[in-house]
Amino acid sequence: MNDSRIIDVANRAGVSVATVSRVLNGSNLVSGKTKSRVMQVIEELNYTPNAAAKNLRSKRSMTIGVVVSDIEVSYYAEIIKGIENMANSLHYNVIICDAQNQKEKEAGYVSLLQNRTVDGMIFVTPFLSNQELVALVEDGFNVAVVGRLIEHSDIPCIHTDNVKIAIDVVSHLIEQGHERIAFLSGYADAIDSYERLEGYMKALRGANLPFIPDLIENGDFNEDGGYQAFLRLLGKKASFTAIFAANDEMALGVYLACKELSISIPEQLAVVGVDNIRITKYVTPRLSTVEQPKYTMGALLAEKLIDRMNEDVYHDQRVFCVESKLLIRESSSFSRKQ
Amino acid sequence: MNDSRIIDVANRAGVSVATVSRVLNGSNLVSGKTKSRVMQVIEELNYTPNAAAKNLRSKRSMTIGVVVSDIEVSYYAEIIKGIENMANSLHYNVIICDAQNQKEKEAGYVSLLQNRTVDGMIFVTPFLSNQELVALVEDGFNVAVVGRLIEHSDIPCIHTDNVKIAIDVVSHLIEQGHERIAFLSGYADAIDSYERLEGYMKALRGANLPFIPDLIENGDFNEDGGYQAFLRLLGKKASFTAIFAANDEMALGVYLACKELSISIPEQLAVVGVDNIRITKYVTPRLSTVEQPKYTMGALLAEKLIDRMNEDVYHDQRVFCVESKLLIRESSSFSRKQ
DNA sequence: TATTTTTTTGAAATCGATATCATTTTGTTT
DNA sequence: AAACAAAATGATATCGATTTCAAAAAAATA
Repeated sequence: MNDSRIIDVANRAGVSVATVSRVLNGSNLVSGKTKSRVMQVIEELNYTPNAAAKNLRSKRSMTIGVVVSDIEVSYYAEIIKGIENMANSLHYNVIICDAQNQKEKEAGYVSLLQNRTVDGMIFVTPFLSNQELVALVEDGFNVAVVGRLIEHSDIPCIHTDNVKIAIDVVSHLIEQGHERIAFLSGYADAIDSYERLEGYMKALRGANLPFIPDLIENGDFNEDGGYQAFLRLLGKKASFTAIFAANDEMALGVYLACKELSISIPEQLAVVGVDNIRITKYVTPRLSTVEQPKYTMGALLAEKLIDRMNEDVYHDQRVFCVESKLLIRESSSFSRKQ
Repeated sequence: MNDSRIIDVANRAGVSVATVSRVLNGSNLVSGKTKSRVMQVIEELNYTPNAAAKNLRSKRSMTIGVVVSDIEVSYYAEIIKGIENMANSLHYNVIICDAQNQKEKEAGYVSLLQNRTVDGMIFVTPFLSNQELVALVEDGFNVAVVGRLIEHSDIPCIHTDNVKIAIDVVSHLIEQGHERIAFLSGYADAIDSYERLEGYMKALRGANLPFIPDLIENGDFNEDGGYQAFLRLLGKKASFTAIFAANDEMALGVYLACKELSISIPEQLAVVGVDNIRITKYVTPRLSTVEQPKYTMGALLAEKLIDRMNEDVYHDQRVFCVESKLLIRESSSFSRKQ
């Protein structure tokens, strides 16, 4: 264990703790001679400063906490890597908290982070409501959010242009000759859901196609939810030849149902998802989807958050919107035009 | 921000900080009356103790650090969930450090954890050598390791019976009528690799089949490494009808190469992997693999580590070996017997 | 009621760092 | 060499909790 303290270093080097502290923190008001002697002693004793003491006194931990709803989802894992690498390069450490899809667990982590005196928090989760986030800010915490836009607040947010995503997907399907396109949405109240719905409707309107409410069904962003929602959609008997799933997981649920019902993709049904999770390249047929710059989103947001933490005044941009890219693969490349 | 301190609570409640501390820590030498008054004030001020101060004084953080080589690998994610839930239920928090497959990054996290005064560390990574782990222990840290066995040490370890895994897989292939079975190993020096090689050889011997050194090739546990190693294997011209990959990622590499070379699985080549990662169920044909009780491994190890941290003397079991289960799916269910 | 025991409480030291302010040392200028 | 400025160092308060030890209050006993 590291049982040497700053005072041990000071004694051994024949200086005061203040001087050692200066050396430790790279102050320039210490002579080169003293500095090298202290550093040598630090080396000899294999001394490392006690973080608790340091945090207590300096009131900062050079750590940011990341709360993620489920690390097992590779989509999130990628974002976290972006956050982590950017934070590290700015000399910050990252603590990852996995809420495991449980709201209570998430709440527990939030209070853990509050107590742990992390200098900032990034939320990559749909559970915490906007109000709760704003409350955290009002409580004095540095908060940032990826994946959604918090209106009427000062919270740095990074999100994708969901309307454009939906327009891209639906336009592509229309181009392939589809006229009745179902939309498998996520949670009805998730911003992703209704923004994509908006894009979906826009694209239909743009192509002079009717909007059929029966072709909309809500899921929960998970595979099983997609499966169930798809079955409900089929139950409605409003026929459709293509389906736009709000994310890849739900699209996988559609795949599963199609397999069981012997519906062939893409001949009988074209499917497009969103997120470009790894599995999409391994399923047959490969799933058309939308690539989001996940890593970049994480990195950019981390940078902005840390910037803000270190400036007293900032007039910087708060909301960031990144571009996504439609990846056309086999699941949607059967043209119905002749 | 939580700016109220213990002394604020004390003043407002008209007691000393010692008393508040007692209430906070559930000491039973405080009267019921005082206790409820203090608790009410805590509530009113929305007070939470400062973790840095607490850690500094009590020299424990009720936190364990988990170093994982790559959170994006769902295999690890599952283990972490096990660790986390067990730790939480024992009132410990978990800090996840993602080494992103970089040894230096891992080293950085190790020193971070050392300073952060986590009470214990769990390593889910192949990078840190046994020596380095032992050094950590000698330095006074509570360390535990998942996925390998550290000999001549007191480190709690949890691992699977790799020999049995290999025997199960190879015996299954032999039963299907295969006589020339290639083994796509991982890093040559990884314990998983040579234990599985041992099982592979044992199974062959048991069936009176010859051991052909040319049928062994090493990869790196990743998809691309599996792809490359498989190509090298093909280059050797020692023919084989089945392949046992040291993990699923490498088996996916084999799938990729087979697709490019129009080798059909399982008719021309049977493939079996290990780990049962999610993708195995989505590829065509579904990949036969070996399920490891990942969640249980994480949970059990966390429990043992925390037990040890809290006991001065322990004569408890140190090494845990969990059972794995072969999952036969389509990639290996084409029988060559007639 | 006086005395002893038990229960509650508080004062103050402590954990190990940082940061302020005073002081000493060194270097410059006249 | 004297006077002053600048650079380097140290003594000490401080962060906010826990913990020890002593003191006070309450309860039990004589």
